Amino acid sequence: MKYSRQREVILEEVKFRYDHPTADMIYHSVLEKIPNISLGTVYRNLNQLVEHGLIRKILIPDDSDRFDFNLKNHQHLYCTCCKQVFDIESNVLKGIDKVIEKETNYIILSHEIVFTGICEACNRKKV
Amino acid sequence: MKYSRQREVILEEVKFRYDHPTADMIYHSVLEKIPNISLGTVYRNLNQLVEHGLIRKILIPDDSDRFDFNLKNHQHLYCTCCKQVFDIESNVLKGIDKVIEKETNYIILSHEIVFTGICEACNRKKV
DNA sequence: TCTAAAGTAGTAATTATTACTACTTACAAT
DNA sequence: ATTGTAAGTAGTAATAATTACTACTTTAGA
Repeated sequence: MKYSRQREVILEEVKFRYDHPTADMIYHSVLEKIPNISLGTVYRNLNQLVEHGLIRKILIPDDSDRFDFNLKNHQHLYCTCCKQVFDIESNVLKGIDKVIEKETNYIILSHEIVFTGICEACNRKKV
Repeated sequence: MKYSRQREVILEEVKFRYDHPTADMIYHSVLEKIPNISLGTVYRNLNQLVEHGLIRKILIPDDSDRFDFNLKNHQHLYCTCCKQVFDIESNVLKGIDKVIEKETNYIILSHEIVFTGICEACNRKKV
């Protein structure tokens, strides 16, 4: 990848956010630093960064994709109440790709897991 | 849910297919039985069937959603080569929602997991 | 410097999905 | 059986998310 300021700013933006932003959220943040950046540029670079393994894409049921800089083994919870994505720290799924590979005849490259439920804050509010 | 022939045919279609079809694939199949069915009707009914727990929706990275009649505990593999979705029979993830619930402060309602990799057939072809 | 490939802004197009509207059907109570 | 009404439908329009296109610009190596 050749250097570009746009990509650098996009990566920094994903890096310093912990709210698992959507492409559009990143676009609006980056607009403050590069006022004429194009939405297409944001999408292209986010996908490029995912392809190069610098960030992760998270699929959300019935909602747009999110991006995450944290590459460490962890999972996500999508709260159906506040629509936020939270990190889940668990070792339960460690090495699951290898396990599945041994159990099946498929080559496993990666996996995507998203739990759907209610976060702590929303849970307290409702009670 | 009130009876409708459209919904019945849509459900039957998902039931007797094992290829995890997209909404559009179901639409085209159902068109043969109900030539004037509307794509919107297919989408509405598929989502309704998901909400009522009669079928499952599967999220695929960078591809459209699929539908599955098999409600039994199983996972999916998305082959990046032939773009097909395969079933994975494994007990590794059995009861994972409860485990995560105990480890965190979240209420887990469900989870979505899709493995990405190469299926048996594609793997053999490439070698 | 010069050059070629990679990258960009701006816009148009595409894809998947949902919303809207007037008409139709299912079904429960008369 | 008839009827009221809520749910469902076709057809169309609209929306949202994402990708493609084009002419211009930047990066980085020769």
